[in-house]
Amino acid sequence: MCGRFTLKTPAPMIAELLGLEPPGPRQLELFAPRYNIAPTQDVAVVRTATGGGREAVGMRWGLIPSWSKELPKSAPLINARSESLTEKPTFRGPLKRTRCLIPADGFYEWTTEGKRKQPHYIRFPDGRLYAFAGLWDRWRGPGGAGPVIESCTILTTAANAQLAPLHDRMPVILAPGDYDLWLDGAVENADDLRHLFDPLPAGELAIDPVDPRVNKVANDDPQCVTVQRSLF
DNA sequence: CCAGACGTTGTT
DNA sequence: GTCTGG
DNA sequence: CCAGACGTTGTT
DNA sequence: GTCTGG
Repeated sequence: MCGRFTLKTPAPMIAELLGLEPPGPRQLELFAPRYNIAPTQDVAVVRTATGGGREAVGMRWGLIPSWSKELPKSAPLINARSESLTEKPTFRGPLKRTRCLIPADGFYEWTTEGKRKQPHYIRFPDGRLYAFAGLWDRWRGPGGAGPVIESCTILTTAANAQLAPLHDRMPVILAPGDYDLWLDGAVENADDLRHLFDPLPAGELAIDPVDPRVNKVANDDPQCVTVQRSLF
């Protein structure tokens, strides 16, 4: 669930909606329009900066636990089940200390129709920006040597009635009023955060089939989100 | 105590 | 690092 | 998440 | 079928 998403909102608007400084050159690159963000790629992440305030940084999508000896060969941890975070050694630390916002304005889900993988694009009807609840971690190369890689994961929750036909999970979409709480490093008690994981109420999102060109990661352009019109 | 795992998704 | 299994 | 590769030996 | 790359 939630294995591809978009971030095509203009950079100045992203900065404004997420409470960041007006974007400099670095942020303009980080927030360059994206129509097909895929696992293992760099994604824009908003976190609490050292010394307070919010900052946006690029991170690999697919969390690598800080204690990993090698780069994991198994499927990347692109999602984390919000219900069980406190039971998982991999996520328990990050839930306490390294939470983040992952800005997005739409995501994709697939249905399999025979051999055909049909993508569906899911967003608010007005296409507005929002933020997934995310966790991140920092990994220091093999044996603590090598390069430092910061990586992140997107939380999931039970799908609401609207998304259930597509999948049984959906990403945790935070309300803007909850951004401060989610990023507050002083909050370490999971019980104070659990209510943020409630699924978005059904009916708020729009779901439409799009061209399967999005299936291919190399295709990263506005055609990915062009709604397929019925032929009838 | 030490050793070994540590994850999600979808598919079978 | 932290949890589970033995 | 989906797409695409998946291998060795010997010879040039 | 399974793994890697994006």
